[in-house]
Amino acid sequence: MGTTTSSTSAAPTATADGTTLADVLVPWFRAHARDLPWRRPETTAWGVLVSEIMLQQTPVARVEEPWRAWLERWPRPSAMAAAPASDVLRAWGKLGYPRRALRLHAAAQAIAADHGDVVPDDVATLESLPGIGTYTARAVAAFAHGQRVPVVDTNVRRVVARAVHGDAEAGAAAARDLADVEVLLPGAGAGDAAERSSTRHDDAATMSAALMELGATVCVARGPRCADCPILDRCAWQRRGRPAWDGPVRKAQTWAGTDRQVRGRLLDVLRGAPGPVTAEALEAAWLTNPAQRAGCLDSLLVDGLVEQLADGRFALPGDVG
DNA sequence: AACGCGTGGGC
DNA sequence: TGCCCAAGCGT
Repeated sequence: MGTTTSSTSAAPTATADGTTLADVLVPWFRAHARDLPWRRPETTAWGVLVSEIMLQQTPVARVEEPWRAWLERWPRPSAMAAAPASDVLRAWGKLGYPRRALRLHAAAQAIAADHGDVVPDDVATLESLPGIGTYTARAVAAFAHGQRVPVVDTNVRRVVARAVHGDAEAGAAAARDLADVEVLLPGAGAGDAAERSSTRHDDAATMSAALMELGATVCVARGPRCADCPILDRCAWQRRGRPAWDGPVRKAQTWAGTDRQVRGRLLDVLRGAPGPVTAEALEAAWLTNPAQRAGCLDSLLVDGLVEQLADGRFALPGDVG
């Protein structure tokens, strides 16, 4: 990250006194971390996985309640695997990006069928499951299984861009990001800094959680609260006088009138109905542009989010009404 | 590698 | 208000 504008300084894994970033952030996390339900010790690996999927592009505040209901209803992968997709999509509700729910359903079926109903603990196997990519695989490996793997999300990339590279923003994700974070994890190996460090291999997952927490609550995208930052005195961005971002500007998300909005409307009708609905009911959901509505309905069919019955009506997949 | 994919809250 | 953003993934 920060390949075009970053300073040349090496990652400040240790300062002159031998303390590492982890030595500061791990205790900070233990004192300041939000009490999120999926972080409680009794949470299963399945619970962690469900939380990570729900949290993809969806704020914490909107995930808490659906997550509780989900785990109560489907406490194990096999329980969810046995449910029809229509139930899964209704339980997903308005979390957004409902393809995530479908992929989680498929992942649960694979875990139940091929992995003894046990959430895998190695990154490669996790990444082979639907909807689990670079970030989620490592988050589950670290947070559910305690593995020492770098967990890099948008928060971590921003924290590293600022504290390590001295840039205001992270820029586009890059393969390099994982290595950038790996060197920050405690338990790397022998050496003076490692010898003197108070954190160890077992703290690696906590360090990843701490980097994420710092990015989510202090080192936020807009209006970072630097006065509350535990690593302010080690922050390269601060040291450089907090220069403005001079990299490429991210394109704004469009929304009004997009296919995304139309698909959302159509799905909302299906979710709200007890069973299959007529074509007319779906037409009423988007009168502005019939051709667009038809195209979106078709794309929902292709995605497997909707199916058409023999009588011509439409339904959530597996929904018998 | 850039793009499309839902939804709603904060400023 | 309108715009920006939110624990990404698959193509």
